[in-house]
Amino acid sequence: MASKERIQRLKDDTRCNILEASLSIVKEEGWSALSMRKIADKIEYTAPIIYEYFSNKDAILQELTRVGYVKLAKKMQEAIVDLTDPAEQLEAMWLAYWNFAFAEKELYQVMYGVQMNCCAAFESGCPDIAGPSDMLWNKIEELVPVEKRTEEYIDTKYYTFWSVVHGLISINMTRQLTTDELNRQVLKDAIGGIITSIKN
Amino acid sequence: MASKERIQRLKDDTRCNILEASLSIVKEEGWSALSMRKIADKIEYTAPIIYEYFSNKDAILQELTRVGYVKLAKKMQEAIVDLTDPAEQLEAMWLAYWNFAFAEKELYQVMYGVQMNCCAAFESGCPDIAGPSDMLWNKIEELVPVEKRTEEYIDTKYYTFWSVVHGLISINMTRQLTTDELNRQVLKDAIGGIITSIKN
DNA sequence: TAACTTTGCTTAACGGTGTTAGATTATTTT
DNA sequence: AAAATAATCTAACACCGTTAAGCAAAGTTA
Repeated sequence: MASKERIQRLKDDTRCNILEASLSIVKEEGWSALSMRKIADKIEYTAPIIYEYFSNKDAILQELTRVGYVKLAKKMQEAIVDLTDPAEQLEAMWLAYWNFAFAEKELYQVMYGVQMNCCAAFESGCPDIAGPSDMLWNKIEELVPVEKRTEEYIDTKYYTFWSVVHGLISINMTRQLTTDELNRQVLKDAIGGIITSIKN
Repeated sequence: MASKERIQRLKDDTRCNILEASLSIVKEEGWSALSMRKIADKIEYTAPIIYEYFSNKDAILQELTRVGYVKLAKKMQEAIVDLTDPAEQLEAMWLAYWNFAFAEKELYQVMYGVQMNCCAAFESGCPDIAGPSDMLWNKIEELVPVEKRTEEYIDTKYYTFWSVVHGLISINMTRQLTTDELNRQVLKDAIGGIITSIKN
């Protein structure tokens, strides 16, 4: 009777091993290197075994995203346990979110679809790539009052802009649960806010 | 003599065809469906021919990235041509950036590494995934004055937060050209700004 | 015009991928 | 010990990116 449970526990174990092996491969060699055969190697089985625990490779990724969200929620809960002021709590939660993204970089990547496909394009120093960012940077510079016009200050504003816009775009691309009006509202609000903060 | 040029023009033509075929495949079936053989099929050649125009598959992606940046720069320039106020120009540029991202969704994806790997995870309705966002949403609700506490308003603030933080994270993950201090600065600035904007 | 060289393109192959079916081995049950 | 079940592996399929070898048409030279 109890042997059934032992066997079930063993099965759960290898299921867990598959996930751990996957994550360790990704941490060592990146998402593109993750293959069923490599996972099998790491858990000392052959590839078809994995299909008794996950219906396909995508199911492994899905489970890793789920695990990621559970971990993130835990981190956020821990972050606010010693705080009472809601404003402080909210800031602490976002900071926990931020820290999680870099502490569990690989999980964040699969959770939110952030990957660096061809970063070679940036290392190659192609001038066209700098075009748009230069345009924006220069226009921000123009707006900043002369007495504040340091490179560091403009950088900060530039990245704040970019973060808001790119963040909103990528959120819209990976999920599609927001309405167009809401997007316009957020975009207009955020951009307007930053612009007025620049001018004063 | 002139035939040399005609032949060169033909070569340039198929190079262009390769890029167009690639983009059309991606638009029809997504980035994961893009293969050398499929490109070859579309331009009515066999796969090895492509290697006479691009050293490998990655080089095609790189070139598409470059083309994307050129198109984006053009759109941004067009957007400001009728405006004189720098603040209006800056807003128009970001709006052009925003519009480009959705008009040329596939280009934006390869330019900035935004992909939806396993959006199936969200369709599956797994409750764990809603955890962190619920926590944040509720905390924001708590902060919003009672008279403003509508679902729409909280949504807007929630997405504004998320955009800033996620945007900054993904920018940091795909490139690594910002310093830690700058990041902290932008993050603190942005979050602090939104929080104060909520409380009043 | 005949032989040689270059060009354009294809076929075939290598090692890799996710995935499935069938055979084989080990374990449990009768 | 024999039969049934479970666990695991081998082999294969169809695809992937990429490269080498070969063929056939075109251009060049003698």
